[in-house]
Amino acid sequence: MSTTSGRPRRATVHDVAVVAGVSRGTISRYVNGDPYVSASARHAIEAAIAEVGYVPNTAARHLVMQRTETVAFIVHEPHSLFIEDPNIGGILLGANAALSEADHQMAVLIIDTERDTERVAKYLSGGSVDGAIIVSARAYDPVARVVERLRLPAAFVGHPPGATSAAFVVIDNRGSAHAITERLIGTGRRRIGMIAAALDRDSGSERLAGFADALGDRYDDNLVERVPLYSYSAGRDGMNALLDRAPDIDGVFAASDAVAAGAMEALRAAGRRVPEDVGVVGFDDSAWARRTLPALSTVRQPAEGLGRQAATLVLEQLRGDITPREVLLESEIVWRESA
Amino acid sequence: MSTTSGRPRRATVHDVAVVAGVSRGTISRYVNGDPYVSASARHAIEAAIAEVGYVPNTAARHLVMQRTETVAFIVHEPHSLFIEDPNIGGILLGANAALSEADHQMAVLIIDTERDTERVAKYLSGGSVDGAIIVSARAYDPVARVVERLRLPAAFVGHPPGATSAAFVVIDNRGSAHAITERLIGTGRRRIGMIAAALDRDSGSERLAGFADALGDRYDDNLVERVPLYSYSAGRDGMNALLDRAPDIDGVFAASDAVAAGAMEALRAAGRRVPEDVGVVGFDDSAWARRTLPALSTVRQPAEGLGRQAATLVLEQLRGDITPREVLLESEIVWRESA
DNA sequence: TTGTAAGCGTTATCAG
DNA sequence: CTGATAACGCTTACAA
Repeated sequence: MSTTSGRPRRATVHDVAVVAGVSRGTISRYVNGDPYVSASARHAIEAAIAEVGYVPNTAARHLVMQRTETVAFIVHEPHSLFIEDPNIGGILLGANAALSEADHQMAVLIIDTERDTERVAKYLSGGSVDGAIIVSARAYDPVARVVERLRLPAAFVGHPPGATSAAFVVIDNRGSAHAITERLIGTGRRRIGMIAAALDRDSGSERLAGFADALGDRYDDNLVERVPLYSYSAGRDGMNALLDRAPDIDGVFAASDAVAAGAMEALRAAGRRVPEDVGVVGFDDSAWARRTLPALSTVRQPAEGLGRQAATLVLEQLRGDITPREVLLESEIVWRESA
Repeated sequence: MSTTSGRPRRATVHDVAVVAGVSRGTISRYVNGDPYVSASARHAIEAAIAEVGYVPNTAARHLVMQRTETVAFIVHEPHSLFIEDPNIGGILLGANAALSEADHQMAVLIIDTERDTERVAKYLSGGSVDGAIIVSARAYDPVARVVERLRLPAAFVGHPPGATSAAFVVIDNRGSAHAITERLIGTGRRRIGMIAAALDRDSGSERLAGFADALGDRYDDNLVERVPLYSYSAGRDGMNALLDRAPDIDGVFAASDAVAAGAMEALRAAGRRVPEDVGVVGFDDSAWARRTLPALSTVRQPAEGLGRQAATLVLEQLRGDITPREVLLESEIVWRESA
């Protein structure tokens, strides 16, 4: 008499229990793989579950278990980067794969506005997730602080902000810088310089160290220009400074692809051809690398690996394992036409 | 005496009630913005909440309210597309923005393997979300079916598979095809053809219709080559066929960027210059569009708008509003060098 | 091996 | 305006 549409009521353990003719406790034990369930009960329950279409209610489960089997994936990136940087998609996919294999959910939280920050902080505090993967947190990121206050098992992709004891996964900046500089040397360049950026960050100083490692005795500090940011304009300015100081320069390692793009612009303005007169290499394999003409030889981040590792780190903490605080991932060189 | 570390126990309404000296019911009313809370109670509660650091437990809330204020964002795309297609990131961001404004969470569910399909179906059935946004579902997508069986308020980005009554948001394929063809005409081409693809899909037939609309009397069916797929090779073959039939062709509207890229390859092989001899335009503004040489003039999907609209559609259904079943979004033309 | 019953932390109804 | 108290659907001792 009373059916308008409306959503179908979900079957509960109780319904299954009635149909199967056993108690709710037994249903629960069956569902959770408890070995102490007789074969006969098992059969009855299986049939009943199929009949009523039972699926355990997540909220009830979370409430009583105090666990959600969900890990947050928090991205705090400017809008444009999220869309354009292929790395972020790869990290996401890698993390999803690892979590999925461990039967965990991934809750992607995008922080795009002030309002989002607050909402996410509340979400985390509300116990909706067991752990968190944090991509590119800002210094003094409020979200990172919430994670720390909650003692939420977490792993950062990239260096965590401040002096947390949090686990993190990073690429081997020094080793990769060393490797790409070596390849640049291999092209026969004799006067190789570097536009070093962001030396106040680990990534920046390590890339410079790797450059120096590769050059060894031939390292000439006069061929290193230090700029503040990983930016296009810093690259342009840096290259101009280098060109002033050492007009015979024939190879440049730029600390990032954006810097490299700026440097190439300066070289073009100065009438130097790339790669004929000057070889240029970058770092990151970001969208910049494909936009330059010629396309940039650069260091590709193992994006999926970073995501996978970060997820693994969180899962291990959840399991109570002792986990490394820091994981270094080797990255790959993509050789295109700029050197 | 007893403190090893371990996670701090979360404060509950009960704790707040004790500190504030009122009942749990009153706390709950305050937290949920019920107006029937005296000023004195309010003050006491505010202080108590701050003191004990209370944040409502999400699971308990969900359980009793039978709502989660969470909307799933389901992506079912091949791996590579997820990373490379800038549209998907935009849709995600747009949906997040709309949901965030309505104080809802977005749970991003990526389906990458068989296992994922199952996990996601379970997740949805478990009542973890109030609604779903589905991007690019497959025909007979099991997830789409679960959504339908659950009568979960949903919105598709793109045409929903099968004959569901689900709401969806699409771009105006016909109008956009009309517009870009018109611009191609505007460049002075006299013999304009089309490589029409996927005519068994709405998007395919509508793009052809838009092309015909723009040409009006000048439409010549002999200049239309029909190919099965939106693919590079179909584009190459289609162009070759067109070149055979009408060697004097000087303009081509390809049904997608991939098709356009294939067509350009065929033109190059035939010794025709683009855009000097033949103008080419595509559709989608996918990664292909920037890879061709010269870069492709094409139709850009309003990605963020699609995501925002889809989210809005779901939120409206949640609110019980009567919602449109279909939303058409106008898209934008990106004029580059290929025509 | 199974049933019973006590919570998990909220919200909501209903008297006061 | 406020306090009890009964759900919400599940897991988990504890008894049997």
